[in-house]
Amino acid sequence: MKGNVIALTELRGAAATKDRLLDAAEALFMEHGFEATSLRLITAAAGANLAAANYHFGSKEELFQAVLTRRLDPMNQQRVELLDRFERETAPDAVRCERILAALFIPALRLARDPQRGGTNFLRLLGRAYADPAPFIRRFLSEQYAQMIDRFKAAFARALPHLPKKELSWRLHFIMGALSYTLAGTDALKIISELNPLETENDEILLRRLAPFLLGGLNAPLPELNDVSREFDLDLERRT
Amino acid sequence: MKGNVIALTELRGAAATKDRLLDAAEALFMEHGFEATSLRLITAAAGANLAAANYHFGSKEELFQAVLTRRLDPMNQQRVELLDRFERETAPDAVRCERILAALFIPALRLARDPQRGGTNFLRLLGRAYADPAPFIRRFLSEQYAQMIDRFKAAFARALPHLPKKELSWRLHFIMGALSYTLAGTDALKIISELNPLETENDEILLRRLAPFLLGGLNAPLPELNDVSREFDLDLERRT
DNA sequence: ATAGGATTAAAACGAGCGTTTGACGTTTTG
DNA sequence: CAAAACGTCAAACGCTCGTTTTAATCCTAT
Repeated sequence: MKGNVIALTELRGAAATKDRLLDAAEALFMEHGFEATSLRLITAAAGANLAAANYHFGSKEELFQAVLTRRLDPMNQQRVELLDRFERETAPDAVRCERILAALFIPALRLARDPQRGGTNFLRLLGRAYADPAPFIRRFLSEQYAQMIDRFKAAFARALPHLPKKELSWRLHFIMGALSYTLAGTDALKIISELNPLETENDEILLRRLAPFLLGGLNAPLPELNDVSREFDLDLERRT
Repeated sequence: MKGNVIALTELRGAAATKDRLLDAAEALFMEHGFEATSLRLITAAAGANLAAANYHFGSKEELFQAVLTRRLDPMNQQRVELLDRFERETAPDAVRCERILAALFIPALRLARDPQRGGTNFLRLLGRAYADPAPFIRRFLSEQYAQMIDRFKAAFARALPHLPKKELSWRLHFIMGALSYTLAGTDALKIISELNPLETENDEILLRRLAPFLLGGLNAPLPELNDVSREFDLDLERRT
């Protein structure tokens, strides 16, 4: 009973402008970044009053975190759930790398496919947030991702038992780099190259291109760290 | 003769503060990003007057571009020169992927090794600039990288003749993503994981870890784009 | 019907921003 | 040695920012 009343009130009124603020903020933060996006721009785009942003969220930083949390929380939860199911299905064997990567990608794909829930915009925003220097963003992201990453790192460790822990950590780092960079879609190089016409390629095809690439990287032979790799030092010496 | 006079005057006077401004700007832009770094902060750190920045560089944007150009121009030129030499040495055969990657990495490594010339700081700044949404940054980077990337793309195309052009473009995109993300060192995930103690790992070892990973990705089998890859769709359907 | 909390609206706050100006030494030049 | 150019400096301009305040308005619950 009371639940219905609240639900109704939320549709027009309180939560309506709150959601409009989140939507507008999501789009604008993506386009201009955190610093360069003003609350005045956001509230105007949302058709709300300037004070509404601070009223509903307390501060600009909290608004930004709310924008991220709204999509990130469910997505990361889905990732872990998916990995859990894979592990249940293949137990007691280790889940193969392909499937671990799939558990990482599918929830992102699902989000990209759903324009109602932010769609591609949010993934771009997320990719951008990864590279933002603001301390509160860094802190927030690390908190949000901590448990998920640890779960996946453990899964990869079982799938690649020969790989040293340190090396695995780095390769996971590379994976997240390529993933966020790709999802962010900020590649300045893309603009000029003949890659341009494929702007229309959707994120699904994109992730399917990325998956084999990362898989190849994961299974790559170990680097020779003590012994100098020939390709490198040779040329550092006999430089012109 | 005249060259000496200029060199002397540059040490104390005009170019002295100009260089101090560039150094201070480089460090501060890296730490806080473009938007969040004020000219007042930069000029104060450089021990110069506020107006000096606009006097020497015209605007904040031009100062930023000057910071990038100072290191980026020579680095990219070295990359192309190195690739040229490799091609001369192995002609008429195609240069192997390992060496093409080396031509890409070595100049970055050289820069990271030279603390006098910006060292790691600049690479971090560069990685951060890659993800910056500001249009003038994007335009600037694409102009700076255009020819270099095209040269390397052609080299990779010769080394990997079986790879479709489109696929190669994307894999190059992934490579630049992992590279810039790694050099930027902004990984929020690193903060909490047990990866932490290796903060001390220098960029050289880091790039040597990255190289085999990317090589594995480059040589990965082609993705199945028409035919749905089993791992993916299976789970999109039977979602809970 | 109405009291009271929730939400909006409009205005103002102080601070910080990039940029410009004009005066003042200093150096270079003819 | 005068003149022109260069570099530095303090001050100010106009603007936008995030946030706060004050009052008016709407909605729900008694």
